[in-house]
Amino acid sequence: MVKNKIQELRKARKVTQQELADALNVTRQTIISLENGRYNASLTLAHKAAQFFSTTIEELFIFEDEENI
Amino acid sequence: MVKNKIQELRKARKVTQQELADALNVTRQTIISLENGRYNASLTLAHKAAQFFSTTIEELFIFEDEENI
DNA sequence: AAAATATGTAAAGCACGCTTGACATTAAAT
DNA sequence: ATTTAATGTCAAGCGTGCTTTACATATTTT
Repeated sequence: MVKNKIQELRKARKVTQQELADALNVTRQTIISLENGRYNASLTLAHKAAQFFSTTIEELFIFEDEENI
Repeated sequence: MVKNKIQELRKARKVTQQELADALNVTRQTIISLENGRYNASLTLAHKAAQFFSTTIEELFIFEDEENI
């Protein structure tokens, strides 16, 4: 399972789940499930989210299988 | 649809589709479909592929919706 | 305290990433 | 020339990302 920093960044920027959902063109349910680790984002959604937070996919998502530097 | 440089990099390194498939733990069919643009990679597969080619997802995949710099 | 906003759960359904298997075509090796 | 390796097509099926709807529980606002 891939973890992510979406909730952390969203709260830091004082954005609601609904606002983020609208910005990424998904439903609020999708944001909830992503933040709570119920499933992985698609590549496209991951990219949109990274763009929204002005970061990269590699920084926004945490891939645990590998050695974390 | 998201494009990618997988075939380009694979050939540059003289790796066969089967070898790449084995390295990424997917089937050869998945590699063929990715290279020929039949569908998008999952986030996990995109990450594995980026690692395999020692690059980042943002460099390996081309997201066309946005303004490309 | 009451109303409104924000976050969460649950469940059914569709779309698509990926697998499996079987076969066709082209290029390389002997 | 024949075999072997590499790339490709087609089709059926499974798992899961994402949607939709409906309701429950905070938290904030007035």
